[in-house]
Amino acid sequence: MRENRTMGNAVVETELIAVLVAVTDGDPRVLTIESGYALPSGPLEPGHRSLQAGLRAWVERQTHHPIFYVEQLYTFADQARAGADQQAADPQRGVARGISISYLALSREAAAEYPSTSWRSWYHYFPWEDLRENNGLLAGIRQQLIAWASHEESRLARIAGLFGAEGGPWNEELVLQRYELLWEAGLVPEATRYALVAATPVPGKEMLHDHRRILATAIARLRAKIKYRPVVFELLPHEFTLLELQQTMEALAGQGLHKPNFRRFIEQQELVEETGRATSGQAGRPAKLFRFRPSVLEERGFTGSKLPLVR
Amino acid sequence: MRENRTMGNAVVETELIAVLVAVTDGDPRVLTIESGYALPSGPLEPGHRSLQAGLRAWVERQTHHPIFYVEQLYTFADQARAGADQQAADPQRGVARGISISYLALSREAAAEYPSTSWRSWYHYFPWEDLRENNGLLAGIRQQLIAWASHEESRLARIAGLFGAEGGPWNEELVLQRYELLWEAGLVPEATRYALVAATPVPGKEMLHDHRRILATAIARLRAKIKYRPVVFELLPHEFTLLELQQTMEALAGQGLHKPNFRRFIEQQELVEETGRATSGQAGRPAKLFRFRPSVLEERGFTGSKLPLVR
DNA sequence: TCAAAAGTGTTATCCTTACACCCATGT
DNA sequence: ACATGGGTGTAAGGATAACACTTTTGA
Repeated sequence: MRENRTMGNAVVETELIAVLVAVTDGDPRVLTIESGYALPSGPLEPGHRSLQAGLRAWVERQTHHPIFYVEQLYTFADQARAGADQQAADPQRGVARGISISYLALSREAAAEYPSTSWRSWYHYFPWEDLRENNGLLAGIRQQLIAWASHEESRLARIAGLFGAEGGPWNEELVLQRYELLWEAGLVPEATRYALVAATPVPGKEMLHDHRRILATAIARLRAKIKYRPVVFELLPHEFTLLELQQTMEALAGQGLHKPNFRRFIEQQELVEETGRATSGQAGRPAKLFRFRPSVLEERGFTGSKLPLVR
Repeated sequence: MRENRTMGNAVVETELIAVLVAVTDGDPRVLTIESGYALPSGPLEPGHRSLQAGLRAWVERQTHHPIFYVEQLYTFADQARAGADQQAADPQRGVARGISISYLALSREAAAEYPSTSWRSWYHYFPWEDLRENNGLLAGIRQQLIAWASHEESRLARIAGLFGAEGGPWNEELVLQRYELLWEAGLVPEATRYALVAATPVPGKEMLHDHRRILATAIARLRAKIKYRPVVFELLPHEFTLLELQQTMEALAGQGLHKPNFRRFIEQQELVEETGRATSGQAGRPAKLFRFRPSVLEERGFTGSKLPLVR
């Protein structure tokens, strides 16, 4: 393997692409360029000591505030992006011409913005992922999908599994799978080059190339991660109320949470501690302020073992 | 961001690197080259339609049997590999000269091997990760680490959290963190270029460059994944007994599992079904043979919700 | 006084864990 | 007979989910 390294290697450009997330007013937002049409991306430049350092460097240059958390999402070959396995193989297209390495970064919304950049709610791109208030959106999408399925059993099973029944179970982590199903059904405009796009695509803002797909990957990753790692706190101010914490989680999950049980959930994890202070001035009873206990990062491995070990 | 794309882009080589895992006789093995010193890696070549297709292509060319499961692990810049954040910044080294994209692949051990390649137990590289039989290995490592810590509280806390106390809790997923701690403590030979290596490194076979680090990443990922996705079955024959399933899981987790509870664990997940047949000829009562229920792949999203939803 | 939000209690149910025990086969 | 592995029962303890309810503030 290593022996034939010199045989026709691909020498390609490398691009770093960021999904920078903040939650403001119960809205999960991503930093975009080109009026919300694209995710910010920058090339790997000379002087970057590592990939992550390169990403941090130009995100901070751009937003003028530090990002607290960065995590690699996925690496694509340019050509393979956006549903490569579905498209017909075209041997003439040859090797990939570029590599894109995508990242999830967490921060808080910056006050100052460059004219070309803006924060957008991620539910502008994936309105069906927000179940917090029920409009008839999902019912309509289900209808369109069922029409596309045209009684094929396997398609109907996937629709049921991903988009649930009327009041049935909903797995909020399957963001990418749902997007891909809509793509396959020709219900998103991006599918235009490879599939027949329906006359009336599903609501939701289109993005450049596969940027919406990358965003879906980021949402899915974050929705999964908040359950077993204390990453929400990267999105919150130093002090916060339990309701603010809950609303941030709800914003990410796209679902309402049960308040009393949510508080016990947080309490039981021992992730936060009271600061001794409380809010005042707003409607209702003042809320105690909490802070994240940073010590938990060293204390525990944060993994529910789940396997029935011996002794 | 996109505007300055043309300014000094890095044009680099791209290498695909594979951790190909099989479990044989209760031993988790990885495919290696150069007498176990390196992981197989190949360049991204013209004609590869996607990164994953490229990886599959040359792994199958090499091993002559199909790989059933592939998953991307992580992408590194060559320069940033093996503890980049610890090493002193050297601005003269400039841009990364190569990108390595690592993958985890699951298969079963092939009968025929090329002379240069061999399957090795991953516990040759990480003997401290196998808790199935207790030799005094861990106690010795703890001693060496504590000596290195020289009463620094933060170091002692990390040691306790990662390597546990004598009979204390052990999180089998923290493979990478444990390796990195040993690296930082100079107890692995690979650290030689950046840190003082102790006179007596810890047991465990060294590898080329950061290959052992990539292997640690793969083990950690697999240990985490078997708990919530049905990937073990990629490592088993079509039909298997529950003990074989258990022993495969134990091999991966590096820990013994409680038999009666393990069976209920499997049963409760409804992942397998009886084939109606049974083993015979070996010691003890014949065991029923089971097969994986492939339908579960579409049925469920496989994510324990964990969040206290409303309604 | 009322609305709004904070916060507590209680129960049924399920899952996890640990322990004990019986079953079927080969030697 | 007994060793070996297969397989079942059950009870304690903890986590979850759904319910109702009290408390404290601003308007």
